[in-house]
Amino acid sequence: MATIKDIAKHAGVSVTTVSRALNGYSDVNEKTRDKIKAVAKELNYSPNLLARSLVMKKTKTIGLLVSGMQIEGSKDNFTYEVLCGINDCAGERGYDLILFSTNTELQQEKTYNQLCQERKVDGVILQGIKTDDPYLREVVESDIPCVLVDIPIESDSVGYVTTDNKEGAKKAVEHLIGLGHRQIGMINGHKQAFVSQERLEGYRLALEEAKLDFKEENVVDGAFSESEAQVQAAELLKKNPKITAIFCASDLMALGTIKAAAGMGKQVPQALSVAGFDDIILASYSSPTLTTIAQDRYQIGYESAILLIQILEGKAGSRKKVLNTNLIKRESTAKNHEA
Amino acid sequence: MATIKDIAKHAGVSVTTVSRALNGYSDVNEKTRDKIKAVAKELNYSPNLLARSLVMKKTKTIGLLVSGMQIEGSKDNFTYEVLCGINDCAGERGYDLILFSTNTELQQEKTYNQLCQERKVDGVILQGIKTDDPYLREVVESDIPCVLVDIPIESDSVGYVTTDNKEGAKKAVEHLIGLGHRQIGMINGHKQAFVSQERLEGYRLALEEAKLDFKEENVVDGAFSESEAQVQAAELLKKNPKITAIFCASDLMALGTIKAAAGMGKQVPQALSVAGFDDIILASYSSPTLTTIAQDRYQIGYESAILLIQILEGKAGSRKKVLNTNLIKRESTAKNHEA
DNA sequence: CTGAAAGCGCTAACAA
DNA sequence: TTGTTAGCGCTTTCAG
Repeated sequence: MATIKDIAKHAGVSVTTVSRALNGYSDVNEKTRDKIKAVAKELNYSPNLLARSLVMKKTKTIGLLVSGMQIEGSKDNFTYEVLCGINDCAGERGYDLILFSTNTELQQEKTYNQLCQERKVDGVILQGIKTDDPYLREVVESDIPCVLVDIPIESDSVGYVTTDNKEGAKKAVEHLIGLGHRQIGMINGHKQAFVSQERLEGYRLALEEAKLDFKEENVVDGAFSESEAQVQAAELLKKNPKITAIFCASDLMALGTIKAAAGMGKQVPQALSVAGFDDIILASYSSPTLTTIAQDRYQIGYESAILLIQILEGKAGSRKKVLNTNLIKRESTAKNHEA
Repeated sequence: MATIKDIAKHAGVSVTTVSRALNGYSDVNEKTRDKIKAVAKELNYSPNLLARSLVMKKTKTIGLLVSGMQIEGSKDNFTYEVLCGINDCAGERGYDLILFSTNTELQQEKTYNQLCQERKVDGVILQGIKTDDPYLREVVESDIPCVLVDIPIESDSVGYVTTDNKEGAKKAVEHLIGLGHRQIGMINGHKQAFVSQERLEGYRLALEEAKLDFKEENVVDGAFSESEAQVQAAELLKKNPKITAIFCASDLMALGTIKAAAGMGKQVPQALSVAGFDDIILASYSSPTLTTIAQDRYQIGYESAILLIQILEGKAGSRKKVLNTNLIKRESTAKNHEA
């Protein structure tokens, strides 16, 4: 609890000098600096960042606005892994993270701007937010530096990081086509997710390039949920029994789809090939293991933090970063024997 | 960016009045209060929490010191789920969370006290820390309110939340004994974990009560790691082929143990029963699915936050909270056919 | 190279 | 019921 005032007194100098000495200014006599440092250590001094921030108008903190910070996230771990990436990067660069959770009612009452202004965060990383979330408008209108995960908005103070979802989806579907599948269904997430639009586009593109018909009715939404996907997949397979392969916009939904297939007596991959997206942990432990499009969630977080800090420090080139995907072939996809 | 000064000017009152009006003090004329509130809204005012904290000496923030905030944690999700619990509780009670990460080199240089004092957190929750971690001594010596996850330390300002690990382990081993197993091995975590000591004790107790011999050589450490457990389990099974069941101090290690068994041509559960601890997501997706002791990690987090806030607000009764476990029977354990 | 003084935005005695 | 004043711990002109 020692303050620079205490140090000043003990060292027989003024607070100004203490401040300068401790902050490494050059215009301080080395002897006085040593003396001051010694006293500081002796008094077990640590600077009061609140006071400093108040005058400097910089807090060296990044706000984290996570919309999906719920226990359900435990299954795909998206939130956690992104958080790890952000945390590592921020730590390396001397920023601390402050967590805002938007899901509690209390905080629903506060606007995005209020949240940020009150805590005086230097910038914000937003994750798990839907395209129709009211916060999103605020982000655009406000001039608080912000990086969005998986939502493509760019401005002077706003950037984003995402995966190449279109390309990833395309790869997955091309893989299925390569296996001889011609009737390929898709379980998508939901309309409010940008990534869903992209993955749908990739699906469509792959079909198109292979001269296969894109059929509206072969695509259904599974809300990124295992159980909902199970329901939707069952229905889809019933309506269109010719489908021999399904591309799911998430691994969790792929798992649900496999369950649906099992429920109808269809073996995966013998009777139905299923490809997922994400490469979550479960993908390599489930049976069958999941063929999927891997996206590096940790990297998404890490790059988000890099980008935000660049914006904060005025040295950001591009305000967008798109990461690559990887096709991981496992057991859930196989040659189409009906072909 | 409006301040109370601005409001004061616009409303034709003093800053004191503004402060009191906005903070709901009773000694303010309702008319002036309304006027002030109107002006505040008009100017889009939000209070500067830094300034407030500086004078109030309360920040309404909880520091989170997590030692295992790495991507590896993704497999068991312990960290994430605890975090969710803390986050929810803190949010409900108007506290924000600030994340300190101890794993980066930069921050290694700072002591626990420095970290906390600089950011002026009201209290701290510590998780994933080992019993021989230097931070732990600091916690005890410092008088910053703190709640530890899974480390039993109590003092005026320190409390802890944990699972009844002894009882949990005992239940698991009793289950194995009930299935007719007599030679039961254990893969423990490591010596620096309090939970490991407790789980060992539970294992020992169960054997004792069943009048079975506790043999030192039947217990090995698997470092809470799947691969290390695999190695250790293989060795254990080789050294003592009479073992028909193994209790693992974590599900991840149980998974490793099952792999080890498979590598030796032993089927689980036919030739070897394996029980885990935690009930992670994987436990219900792996094949075979895992019999395990469930502990509620979200609840651990939630209770930690409750306890800390109670301590902060001076209304904590007990400074410890021990949660119950649940035996979940699945496929990895079965009757001992050699009996 | 060093110090005095002002001020960041807020709260809190103390008077009026 | 309201205003005056001081001060939280720090940085930063501006003088010396």
